[in-house]
Amino acid sequence: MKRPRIVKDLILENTGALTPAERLLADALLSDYPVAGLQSITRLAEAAGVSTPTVVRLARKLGFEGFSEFQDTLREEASAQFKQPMLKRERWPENRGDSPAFRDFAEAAFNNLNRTIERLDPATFDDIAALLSDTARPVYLIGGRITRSNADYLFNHLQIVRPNVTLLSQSSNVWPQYLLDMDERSVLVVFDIRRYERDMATLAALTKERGARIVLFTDQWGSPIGKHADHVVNAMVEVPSSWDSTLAINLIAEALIAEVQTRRWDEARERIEQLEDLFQSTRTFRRLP
Amino acid sequence: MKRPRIVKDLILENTGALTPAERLLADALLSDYPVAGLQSITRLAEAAGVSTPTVVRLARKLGFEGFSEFQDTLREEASAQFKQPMLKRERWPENRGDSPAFRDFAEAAFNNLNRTIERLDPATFDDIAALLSDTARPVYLIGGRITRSNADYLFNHLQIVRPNVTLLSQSSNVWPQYLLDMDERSVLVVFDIRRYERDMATLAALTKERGARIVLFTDQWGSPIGKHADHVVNAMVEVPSSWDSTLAINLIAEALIAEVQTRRWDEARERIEQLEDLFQSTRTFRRLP
DNA sequence: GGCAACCTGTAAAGATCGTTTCAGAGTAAC
DNA sequence: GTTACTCTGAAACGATCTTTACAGGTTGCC
Repeated sequence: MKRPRIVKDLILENTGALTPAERLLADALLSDYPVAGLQSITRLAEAAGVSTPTVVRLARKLGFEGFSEFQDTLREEASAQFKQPMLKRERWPENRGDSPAFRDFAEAAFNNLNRTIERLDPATFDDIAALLSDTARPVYLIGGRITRSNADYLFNHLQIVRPNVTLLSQSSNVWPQYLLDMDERSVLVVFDIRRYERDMATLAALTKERGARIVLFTDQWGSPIGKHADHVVNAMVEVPSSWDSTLAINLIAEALIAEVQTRRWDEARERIEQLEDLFQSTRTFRRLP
Repeated sequence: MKRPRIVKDLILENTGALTPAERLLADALLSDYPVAGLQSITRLAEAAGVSTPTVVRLARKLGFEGFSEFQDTLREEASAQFKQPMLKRERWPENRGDSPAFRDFAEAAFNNLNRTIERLDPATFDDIAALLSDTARPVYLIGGRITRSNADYLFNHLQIVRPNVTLLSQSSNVWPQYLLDMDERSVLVVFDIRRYERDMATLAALTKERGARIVLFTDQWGSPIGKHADHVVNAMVEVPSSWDSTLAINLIAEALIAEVQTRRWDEARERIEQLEDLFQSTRTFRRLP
């Protein structure tokens, strides 16, 4: 397997052509590679026991413009090393006519999902699953202009798995009516990504005052609702588009649905069976494949 | 096994206490951790889109004397990481308390996305994008019981990018009214995954009779509507859950939105700007981060 | 609607850095 | 012993960086 040629190789290949002081420096670099090279030139020189011009000279000898360029290269290498995702996009098949735009979009989406999972605290996921599994707690959901579909998706599935789930209307003027019913047992699930919506922040504040728990799905920067929320899920949303991607939010939502269903399996199965019967009688649906 | 507390944890723990600009910065740091923090403060600030004092302030907020000390800590961490053998840096870090169920779910979801992209013919994607970009063609969208959120999502974005987009109501008894307006220029986008819905099949047949184009988003097995559809996207939907995952459908939908927007960029931008102004006048939204 | 508190960037100061210059030390050849 | 050459670091330089001070802008509260 081919490893990309990195600065380390450059140094090793040129050991023969190095002067004594340069070798001291090369040794210092390799013994704490690549981080040693990411300090200031002064500190690196001191650590290696040489002078700063020696450092510049070595950088030049390796083919760089100066120490700065040498360091930039090192930094890029380090960055690439750290960026190994846990779940990978498979290799793109050769000779596919995919537009580069599509590829970029897919890559970005995979990245977002990875980083979202990475950033998600397992305890947070557990806590949210526990809240949503507790049927003694009525659940209310609300989404914003863009995220209303996400709210709807979670609502749609939660409603099948458990009772007492309500999707709040889009129009804020009817929210007070829902607020009336919320108390410290209630759970409000809010979806709010950038272009954070004032109305929802107000709703969250009022909900909190009534003692309800708040679960927030937001972007990497975080909606101001975070101040009131008990549990926050930060999803990465940036893609090469004018719009944000809510794919990562959906992933977590779907995983939550699966988890909640598992936790209350017996009750859920009964509900689902009843639902099956109801659909059966309406003949609206075709048989399962 | 406990992982030593590192700066990353410090940032994550304090996200709640961060100001908007600081969050931008935190995101930049986390998105290329830890190497992003090893640049000069100027470059880091630029990359994050904030000013240098903001960087200093964040470093202080995290408990460091200043940026330099912050960076030194980061460098030590990076050095320690690199000194560990490669094998130790596992994909799914052992120390994460994720439930195995969550891990399985995530892996299945990634698999679905990979296989969906693999199976998607680039020409199909192109054709659909072309259809949706053509404003001479009115677009109608309809989703099923589960996929209605996906239809809504696509509708929501398409409506911003172009005129003449309609989301059909859930209740089939009003569909005939929409049918009246459909002709050979029209495009019907149908979302139908298993437990394929009879009513939608009927709707698709009737639509086809009127000469309209039909785009179908379905699962790996294929809805019977495929018979009438001009373009079919097969998304993999199986996950370890009683429910199907529509994540792959969403990925393609999002990519389509981006593509359509690119194709009619000039017109789309104008629409978006107008929309911005409209939102500006209602003070419902907060400033962009 | 007005006031206080907070947030954030501009600009300037002072520190550090990267680079260059230059002179001295070392070495090999004759 | 002299000469020519290479190697090396001290010192000085502008450039860049980190930090600080300050002021404009926004938000939240009464």
